[in-house]
Amino acid sequence: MHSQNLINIIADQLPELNKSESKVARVILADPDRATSSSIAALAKAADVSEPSVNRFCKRFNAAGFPDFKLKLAKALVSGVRFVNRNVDPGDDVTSYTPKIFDSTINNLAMVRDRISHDIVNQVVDKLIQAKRIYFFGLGASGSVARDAENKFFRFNLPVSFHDDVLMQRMLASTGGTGDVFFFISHTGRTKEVVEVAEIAKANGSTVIGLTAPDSPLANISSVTLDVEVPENTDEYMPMTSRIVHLVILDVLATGVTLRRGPDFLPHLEKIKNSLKSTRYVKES
Amino acid sequence: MHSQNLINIIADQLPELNKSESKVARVILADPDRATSSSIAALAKAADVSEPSVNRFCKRFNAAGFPDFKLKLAKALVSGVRFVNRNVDPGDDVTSYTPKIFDSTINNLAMVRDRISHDIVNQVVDKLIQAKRIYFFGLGASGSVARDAENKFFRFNLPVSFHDDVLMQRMLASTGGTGDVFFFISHTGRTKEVVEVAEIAKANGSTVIGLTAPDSPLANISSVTLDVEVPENTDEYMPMTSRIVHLVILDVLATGVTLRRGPDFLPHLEKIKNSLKSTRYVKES
DNA sequence: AATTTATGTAGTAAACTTACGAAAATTATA
DNA sequence: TATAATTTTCGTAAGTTTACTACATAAATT
Repeated sequence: MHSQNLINIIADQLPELNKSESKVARVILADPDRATSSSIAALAKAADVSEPSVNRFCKRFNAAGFPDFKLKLAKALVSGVRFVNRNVDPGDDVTSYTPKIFDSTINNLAMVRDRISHDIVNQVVDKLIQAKRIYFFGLGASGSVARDAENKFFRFNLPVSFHDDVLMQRMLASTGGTGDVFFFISHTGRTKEVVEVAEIAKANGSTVIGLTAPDSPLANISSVTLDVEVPENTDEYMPMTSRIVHLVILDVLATGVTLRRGPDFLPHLEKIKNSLKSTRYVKES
Repeated sequence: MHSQNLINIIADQLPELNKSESKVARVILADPDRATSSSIAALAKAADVSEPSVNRFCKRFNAAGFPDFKLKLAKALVSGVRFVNRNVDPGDDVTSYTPKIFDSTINNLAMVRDRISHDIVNQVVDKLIQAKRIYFFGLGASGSVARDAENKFFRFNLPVSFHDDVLMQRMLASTGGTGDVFFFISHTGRTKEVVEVAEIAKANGSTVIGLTAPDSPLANISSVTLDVEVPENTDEYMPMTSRIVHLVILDVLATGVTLRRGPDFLPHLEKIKNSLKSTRYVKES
């Protein structure tokens, strides 16, 4: 609920609008891009309401008038959110499916950016800072996310590992205890194996962090849950974007840890970075 | 190759404008934000020119008229402002570093979305469709990307694998040949090991695809290169976003392959999806 | 001096807003 | 429950601003 995008605000308010205002809202949401370039008359006609109704609609959303509203809408669109019917169709060619996939990813990121709880991010950073050991667990696509997390967090001089093997996960979970952090990454939060392992970890007194869907079994048993609400992937052609959101959240967490460590820690990071220099061909120019 | 920022365009054109047009330009550049919310009359007065001069100015910059110009200007401002100084500062707290990291990721995605060559995407999809075998290779953070790619592409009923082990990569590259596709993922495109392996693959007649920085050694020896220009990661606090861009590009490629396969292929994907159902706790409600 | 280019004036069309009143919905009252 | 009173919602019509076009004049160039 932070710096909300105008489009989201309209979508949220939709049920509280009266008849003609909601007509206007639906027309705008159906094709916001078009709305920015149409006249008040055209929009009124499309929504089957009078021009003043459109004007009142604009003022309701804190715009000076219709032109001001269009301006704000245009700005909102730039920041990435292009909601409408951006699903890939069977007939699409490169020029259409490529931006659609980028846009849908961007949308989801923008949505999570505006909804993520800063308080919980802080809590998780706390836990990670205090951890004696950190395990990142994930299966399937989330396995790659866990692997990436390991690659980020080993820089903090902590014993970190990732595992995408259920048996390994199970064994490690049962050997863990106080001070250990088990970080579970799961799109659905309903994979039985994952939930079972999390239960084992919790039963042994470890801290369980879930990066997963809200209200899922995994979320419910986690000590702290980073909720990620990404629309279900019903369309066959659309790729799963939750992985990407997960990665960015892990970036946020890593940044949080770095900042907590303070500037004294920077030389260490620098050292790791420089260690790779000799493996690379130097860049001319 | 895509549209540069409108403000920059105006600034560039400034010397080539005639007297009144340049007056208009200067007023706009002096306070573009104000320009977006003023009428043509106000702007004309501020620039000490006639209204039609302002109108002509707008048309010169490929706008339909003054309102359209204001819209474009407003958009340019948004995307511009977001780019500036969104780096994480040592003093930042959660509420500031979290959106910054999301924004920087979103910006990079938007940039690549607008610049990626659809032609090359198509070429790569061609190669992948025709491949007898596909290998995704990456090291470090790119290893996770390669792993994710495997997880996506195995669905196409092709022999796919990923490797993050240099020796395995080297051996596989030397055993490959015509019909095999070696897909290299690398942020810098300058890691010696990676380039060497790519050279081996190429020498054996395999197709080499590079998802990497333009003009890098890897890009230069690849049969086809998907250029990804993501600003160098100079800031210690900022995470590397190229991974994410790479992942999304792989999503695009996977979608391209799916679409080429045609609707007959959908049941196969559906089957894979359903195969996981029994591993999950069912969702109530 | 002739021609081209640049700029402004004036009129017009379009777009937007406001004021007001009718209709609809809601609440109160009999 | 029906009816009246009140509030809210909405559209008509008029007024106002805004933007555009056609034309004319001025400036610059040839």
